[in-house]
Amino acid sequence: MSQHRHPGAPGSAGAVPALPDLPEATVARLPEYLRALHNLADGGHETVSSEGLATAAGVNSAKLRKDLSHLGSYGTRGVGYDVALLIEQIESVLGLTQRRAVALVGVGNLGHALAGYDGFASRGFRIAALFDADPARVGEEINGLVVRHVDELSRVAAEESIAIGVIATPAAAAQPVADQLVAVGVTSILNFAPCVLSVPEGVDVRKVDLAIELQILSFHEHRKASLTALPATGGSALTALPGGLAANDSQEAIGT
Amino acid sequence: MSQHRHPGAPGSAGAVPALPDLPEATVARLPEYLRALHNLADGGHETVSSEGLATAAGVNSAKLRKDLSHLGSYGTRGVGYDVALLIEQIESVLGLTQRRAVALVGVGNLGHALAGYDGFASRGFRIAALFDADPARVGEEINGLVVRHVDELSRVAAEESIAIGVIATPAAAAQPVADQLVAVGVTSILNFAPCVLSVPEGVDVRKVDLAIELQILSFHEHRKASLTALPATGGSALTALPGGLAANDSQEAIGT
DNA sequence: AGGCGCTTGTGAAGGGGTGCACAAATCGCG
DNA sequence: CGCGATTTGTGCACCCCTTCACAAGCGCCT
Ligand SMILES: NC(=O)c1ccc[n+]([C@@H]2O[C@H](COP(=O)([O-])OP(=O)(O)OC[C@H]3O[C@@H](n4cnc5c(N)ncnc54)[C@H](O)[C@@H]3O)[C@@H](O)[C@H]2O)c1
Ligand SMILES: NC(=O)c1ccc[n+]([C@@H]2O[C@H](COP(=O)([O-])OP(=O)(O)OC[C@H]3O[C@@H](n4cnc5c(N)ncnc54)[C@H](O)[C@@H]3O)[C@@H](O)[C@H]2O)c1
Repeated sequence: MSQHRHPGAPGSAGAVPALPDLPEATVARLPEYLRALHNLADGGHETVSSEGLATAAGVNSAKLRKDLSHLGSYGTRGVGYDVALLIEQIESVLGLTQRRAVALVGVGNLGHALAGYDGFASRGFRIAALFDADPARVGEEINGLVVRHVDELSRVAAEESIAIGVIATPAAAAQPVADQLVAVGVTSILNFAPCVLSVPEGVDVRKVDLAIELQILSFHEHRKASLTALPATGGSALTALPGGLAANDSQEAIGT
Repeated sequence: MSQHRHPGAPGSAGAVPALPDLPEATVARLPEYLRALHNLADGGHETVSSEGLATAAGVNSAKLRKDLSHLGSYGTRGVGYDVALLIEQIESVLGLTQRRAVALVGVGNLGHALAGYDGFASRGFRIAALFDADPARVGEEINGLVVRHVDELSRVAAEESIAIGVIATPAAAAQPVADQLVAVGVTSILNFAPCVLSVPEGVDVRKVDLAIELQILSFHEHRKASLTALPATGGSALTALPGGLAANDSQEAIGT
């Protein structure tokens, strides 16, 4: 299906690293599967069916099977997937076999919470350094890490081989900080500031904007209110659906 | 996302605001446009071209025009869009003309940061109440709001007409909290806990999971590293045997 | 050994989103 | 008053994703 790769040389050749080249949508779901799998493993399950895992991850089972098939997963027909093996596979694909070092820039209100978040550590990452521009903040110790001045970013980034930068500064400072991160070789950035970052090609940016999430919810809230206020013209008023409490579809994450 | 609703009204008839029934992808971008527009307005701009606004919002200009056309927006050919008018339109569509009340449940590490976040207030929302289950936390005052016990949720929700619930509790508590929110009539939930919530139809859930964002970045980081490490088909015939050294992490070889 | 039930993996259909390219509309200016 | 420059709005083709439905594969039981 997904053979877009131009083969460099026809004939035999082969032997290309053959990275799976997964669809973005699949990549975005793999972490969710991984979390569900860890839960299952903790619960003592050794295998799980696509149906079971799909439910735990909040997705459609066909979608899950297709996602897993993309990474050449090893399931057993009639049985399901080996939980431990699948965890290993997904972690490998996501590049979580190595514990990547994360630098957090902006240790303010939000930055403090992030610095103390154990979800970082428990899911494959290591907060390697904290930075802030405020001299009053520099030197402060959080969770065993000392806040350093951003001017030290270059030196520390090299020492710690920072792989991912997290920006938790005010919006006005986000672009300069991003530039500094890029300058020291960071090619992945998670941005909490409500602004668009401009980065060179090859650098990935993901954004988390709380206000946007709320505004999207607001839209649906608004729409729901309008619909109930003005009942749907046609016949079917509130069509009582069977199974009133069915779990809804997957809850969307953020991102593109 | 939840299911579609009945299509728009058949005959015209009603002089209703004509609910646009926007594509989800468009809805997700409108807040970004809104933010960019506010920046432009603060900068003194009165009009803006689709190209200019698209750049500010980090999207393609054709996409932006199509998005705006969906909400029947009023642009002027040869000129552009009236910034103030467009702000008004988008805010109206998103239901931001009223300041929605938000309840935050779980005032821990992250909850504290959220409670103090002014991006809430400045973008159309009002934190109306804080809740926690820990008696030690109840009574604490944050930003002029007193933390209450979750048992009071029912009463307070009615008083403040809570529209949106934000969950910032540990994952184990998220589902019960969601159930409580739904029970008191909340139909929009923003979930920061890393778990899937099951809610009745008609309730919208959006999820923010920091670890997932990092893991997605990790994937791309991993892929980029593999690509640069093994440049595309060097030309010389060193890699002869397929799968010669597949012992390492890369589990390629997805069979067709 | 063979049949049976269960589950995976996937072909194919359908829907939605994206971006190009262009006609239509508007303004400013000669 | 008309013309050209500019910019919107959108038809269309393409691509990705989702979902259904089912054949193939696997283990188990008889
Ligand atoms: N607080 C939240 O819950 C929340 C939620 C979502 C998004 N955000 C966004 O996250 C960002 C941070 O929010 P906050 O509430 O922590 O703000 P804050 O003001 O409390 O913290 C910002 C920190 O960044 C530091 N800083 C400023 N310029 C810097 C620079 N050039 N280099 C390094 N550090 C610099 C400041 O010294 C400060 O410590 C903002 O953009 C905000 O909009 C916050
Ligand atoms: N801290 C972060 O930066 C961060 C980032 C992303 C996601 N998260 C997630 O957000 C959630 C909260 O993280 P945290 O670091 O603030 O944890 P925390 O332990 O500091 O805070 C959790 C709070 O929830 C309260 N709580 C527990 N059960 C409750 C219940 N049933 N009803 C009401 N309140 C209850 C606790 O008393 C506590 O105050 C977690 O699920 C975490 O995984 C945190």
